Amino acid sequence: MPKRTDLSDTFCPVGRSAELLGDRAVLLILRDLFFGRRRFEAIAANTGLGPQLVSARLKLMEKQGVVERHAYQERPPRHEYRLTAKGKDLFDVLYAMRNWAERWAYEDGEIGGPAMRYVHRACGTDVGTSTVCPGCGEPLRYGDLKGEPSEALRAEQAARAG
Amino acid sequence: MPKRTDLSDTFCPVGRSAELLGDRAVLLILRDLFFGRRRFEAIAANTGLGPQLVSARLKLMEKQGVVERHAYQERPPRHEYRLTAKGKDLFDVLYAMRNWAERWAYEDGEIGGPAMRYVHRACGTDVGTSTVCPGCGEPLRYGDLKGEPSEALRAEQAARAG
DNA sequence: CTTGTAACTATGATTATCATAGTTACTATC
DNA sequence: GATAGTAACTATGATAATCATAGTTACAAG
Repeated sequence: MPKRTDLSDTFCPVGRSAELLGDRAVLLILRDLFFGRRRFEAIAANTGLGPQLVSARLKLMEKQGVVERHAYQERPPRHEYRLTAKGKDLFDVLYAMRNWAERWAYEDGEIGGPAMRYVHRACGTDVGTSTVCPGCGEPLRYGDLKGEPSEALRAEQAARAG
Repeated sequence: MPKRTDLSDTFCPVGRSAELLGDRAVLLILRDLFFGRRRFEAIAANTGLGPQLVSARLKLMEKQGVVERHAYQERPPRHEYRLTAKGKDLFDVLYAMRNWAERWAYEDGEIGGPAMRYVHRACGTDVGTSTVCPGCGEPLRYGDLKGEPSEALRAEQAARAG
């Protein structure tokens, strides 16, 4: 593409978010980070993105302050990527995307239930696709939920990791 | 780009959303639609996107069922684009993006307050960057909020429209 | 009959993306 | 100590998406 118009200086908050989030690769990498995948190769394998793209996006995300690169061993040098507080705060966006897809992006009976089930840790309620726990009424935040992938999703991820 | 891997058949809900939402142009067009901009030229002008991009994305969004093209007059033929129920249900995603940006994407004192203030219509409370009304505790949905752009944002939009 | 407007489509240059292969810096095994 | 293996990348070339600019269609108004 030609240099697309830079949105990082617009006063519109959606525009500023779109500068980072309006990118498939960034969203997929964020998803994996939220799922606890922290290593470069694991992210590349699960997302299906090429290593240069993963590399470029992780650098961008590091520059934006949503991830930080952390050496977890010295010899040989190995790194992992962790979400910062700014990164973890993107949970609402990813969770809203998940909720929308669960409601609209599957054919009836395609899986026979949600692709991913989430349970509120605090009270044990299945939260469905709510932003507020239907059991106890608490707003849902990062770390509050325990996810259980459907059989279909689990099989797909296993195939990619192989 | 070469044909990027299609995510519409993945079982991961974030992946399916990312197929549509992982695109700057789509996000900007959605933002404008949520703000009530329904005409092609108005969207193109405000987003700063070229007409071919706006055209291509609106066609895609129509195909995905998030907008519908509606003739508002016959002679001369004029159309507008409206969010469908599936499209309106993306409100949570856009609102989460806005909240994140308000918290993280501005320098201290860059505007001197939020770029966009939202008030809960039902109770009149300024919702800040919450997903649940801090006044009455209700979850916030599409149509529940009344937005007031900051002076900076209003000036920027006026400049683009001119 | 020229100007204006809405809603686009066409063209060409630029640049991001993907697939594939290669690199670096080690450890482990034979 | 030479070969194989692994993590985390970088390099290269083909392809395709994007932007800027200009042009088109269908009509109304002056």
